[in-house]
Amino acid sequence: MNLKLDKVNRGPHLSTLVASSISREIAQGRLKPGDQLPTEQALATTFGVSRNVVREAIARLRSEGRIWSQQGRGAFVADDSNPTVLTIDFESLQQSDSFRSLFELRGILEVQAASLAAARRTDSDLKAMTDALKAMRDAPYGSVAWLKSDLEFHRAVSKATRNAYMGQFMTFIAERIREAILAAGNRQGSDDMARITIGEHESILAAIRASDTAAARAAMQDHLTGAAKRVGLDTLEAPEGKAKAGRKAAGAAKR
Amino acid sequence: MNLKLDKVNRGPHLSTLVASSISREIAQGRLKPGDQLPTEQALATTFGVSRNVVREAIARLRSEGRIWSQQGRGAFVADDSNPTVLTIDFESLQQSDSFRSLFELRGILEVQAASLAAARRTDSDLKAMTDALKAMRDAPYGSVAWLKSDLEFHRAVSKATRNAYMGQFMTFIAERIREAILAAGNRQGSDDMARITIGEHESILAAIRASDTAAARAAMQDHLTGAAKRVGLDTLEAPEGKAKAGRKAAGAAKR
DNA sequence: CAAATCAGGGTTGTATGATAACACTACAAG
DNA sequence: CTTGTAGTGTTATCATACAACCCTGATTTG
Repeated sequence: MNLKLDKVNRGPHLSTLVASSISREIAQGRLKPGDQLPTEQALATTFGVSRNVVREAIARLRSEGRIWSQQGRGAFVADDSNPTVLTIDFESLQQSDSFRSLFELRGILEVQAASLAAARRTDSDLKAMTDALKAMRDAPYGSVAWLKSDLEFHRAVSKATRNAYMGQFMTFIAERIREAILAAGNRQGSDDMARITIGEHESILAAIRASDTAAARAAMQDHLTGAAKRVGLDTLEAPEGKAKAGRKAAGAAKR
Repeated sequence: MNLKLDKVNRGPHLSTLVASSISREIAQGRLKPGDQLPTEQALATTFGVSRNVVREAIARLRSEGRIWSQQGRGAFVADDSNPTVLTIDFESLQQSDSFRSLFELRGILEVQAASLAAARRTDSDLKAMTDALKAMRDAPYGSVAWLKSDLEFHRAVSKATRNAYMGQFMTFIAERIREAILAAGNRQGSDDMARITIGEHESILAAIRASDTAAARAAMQDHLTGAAKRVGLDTLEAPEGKAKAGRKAAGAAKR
């Protein structure tokens, strides 16, 4: 039986509902930056909950930087220029423009990460990548194990950059992209695709092992271009120029 | 009992202190994924606050995806593999390693953004950059107006990339960096610095206006290298190679 | 004996009321 | 006009109580 669990588990907490309700008011412009929110008491009665619940919702919105509050004055909608957390709305990712943008951003980070990884990788980094690639070979294309190994490989690359935030950002973006792809539901694949994908990963690994930054950059660029095509983003333009120089080197490093 | 208040009183709310305290426990590994947190009552007594405050802190951490809780069972540290929001801890940014990493990440994005902006900018983008640069010239170095204009310029560049997430990520990172710099408190500057900084911005603008992607990349790289030096990060290594090729072109586009 | 049922304690979720700290306004005193 | 002060409204915090739920173990039932 095909279980279709609700993508967004509507929070069983009242505070979550209140928070997203207020959040929606802000997003849709009914509450503009600088506006004062109703008092906690008023919100409690209009939502039909206790003031305590309202406070938890407010605390959450405050931590997200959407509002700020001061004792004795009230709560106000914050300027949207300085969010303290970064979120990516799931719904807006359904639009292909947004998806393409996020994919492009991922590419920028991954390509540069590959280059840095080639320059800074240690032997244990190489081992992690090799292991992930091996696991990927043994798993059927598109399976859970396959996706896990794929993610593991890219995580190993980001780890080799010796930049903690690089990994944090890349996995965050990759996760959002993966969710969007799963939601779209085009998950059919062939053995050809598996072979090609593995080959691309091998090129990346070879370049990183050879400490060839240009080749690593090119190989990763190739991989992402291929991945974009496989996902249906055929019009994604490559960040100009860089791949050309390194393509030959990538081929050489491959074996 | 031993609630050590930090020198910078971040967030006058008790719930904020409790939240970051728990957050630190998780970050430093004393609470591992899957572990159960103490009960709300226990946390309340150990922190010396009411259970209400603890609940607001928990609500916040839950919204950040750091923990999850179930009625009747307890609260548990979440698996950090799939965060739903991206946060950057203020305290950990005080360590120079983390700061350097974040600065490097910013550089990767900004350099590529400059290149994309050069390829995709419209006339109104150029106008926005010009206006920001003009405002920067009129403001004293290091003043609030100056910082605002600086941010405005970079925001205009990111906007010219036609990639919504690019701007979102860049301003997010830039804000965190700005906060860390302000907290460090080295805010002395000379007229020389103002002149140099403005000159760097002019180079970027000229390259983008000329639609010269390589020059834009190089100019932005120069700017970031300079900014790193001004902030005390002299050992920041440039992402290899790219700046060399474009430097000449940047000089040519400058005037 | 095995399985279902039920009782009890423990934990989170929500409600309610009260008090303290703070901001703003208006008005009186000098 | 300036200053002090009382008053009102709001947020911040505390304290307590109850409801909903999970888990465990004993009890009952087949």
